[in-house]
Amino acid sequence: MKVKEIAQAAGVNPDTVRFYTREKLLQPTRNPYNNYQQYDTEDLRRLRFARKARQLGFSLPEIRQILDQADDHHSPCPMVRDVFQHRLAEVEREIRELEQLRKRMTAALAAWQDMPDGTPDGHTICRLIEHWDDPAPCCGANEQNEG
Amino acid sequence: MKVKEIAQAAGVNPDTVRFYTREKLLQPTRNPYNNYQQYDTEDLRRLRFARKARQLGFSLPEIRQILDQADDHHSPCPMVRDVFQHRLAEVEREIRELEQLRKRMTAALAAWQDMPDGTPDGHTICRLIEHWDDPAPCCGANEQNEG
DNA sequence: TTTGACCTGTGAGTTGCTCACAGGTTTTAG
DNA sequence: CTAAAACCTGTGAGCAACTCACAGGTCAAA
Repeated sequence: MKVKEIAQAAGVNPDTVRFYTREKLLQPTRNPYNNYQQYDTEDLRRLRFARKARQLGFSLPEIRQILDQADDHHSPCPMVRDVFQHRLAEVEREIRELEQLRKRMTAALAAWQDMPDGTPDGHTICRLIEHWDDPAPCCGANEQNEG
Repeated sequence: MKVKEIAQAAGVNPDTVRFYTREKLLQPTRNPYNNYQQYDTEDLRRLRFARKARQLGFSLPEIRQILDQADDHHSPCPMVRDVFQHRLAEVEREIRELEQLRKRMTAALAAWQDMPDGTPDGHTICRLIEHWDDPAPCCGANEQNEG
């Protein structure tokens, strides 16, 4: 398969295929006659795997690690499970934060509903946002330049 | 106020202050004696506003727009409300997607629970992920290189 | 044979910071 | 007074995961 073909087969942008190849997630051979990249069905599997894993929130380095382990005939199970659990926790945190956010936003929107558009003293919304109280970072972390 | 001072007052990294200054979100004056940036309380207000707006998901260009409108004594209300509503819809979409994701992940994790770690035939997790069915993109969009 | 679609690699743009660097200034300690 | 530390300045690069642009090579159909 050539770039465009494998890209279509996996439903991704050809540039993504090239990118993954650069990043060593895919290791196609070369057509010696024209120097084109040659992908096989194993590459297609890897590509599809990579895309699904991305949808699950795995990073490219993580995916490469999993793929490499599988190549070495090690079962990537424990590692994947680990990463997976981490990722699940993250997803749940994100959900909680977004829920908070949604609550605040709908509340604000409701407050604005009662106001005319071109309030004479202007700045009304700005004040609303200004006096938005902080989302109270759950662990005290992440405030200031903690990094 | 100097960079570090306003940064501390707003609880952000001094580099963020410099960055916002570069991006014209803040427009400090200069101390003619040493060429240092001089921020006043209005800048602090703007900085705090910007941070809160960021927490709400506004982009820097959006924030700059709001701030500039307020500077021109236009009420940014209608625009903000618009952006805000957009953002709220986005947040809600993100929540829905993450909820989906969470459901899938917990299901997968439960399935894995029943499996030993070093399954002899390896690749088990990979297969699990490989056969993960697509999250069925709600509008048919965003699949392939829809640019 | 010409056109047009594909291929190649590389470099840059995206977002919102954060860090690094090199050099100037101010403060503090001795 | 001087030396060192801590700050300031602007600019350029790095992060993640692509995406796009560019210049030149290759190939299939008309």
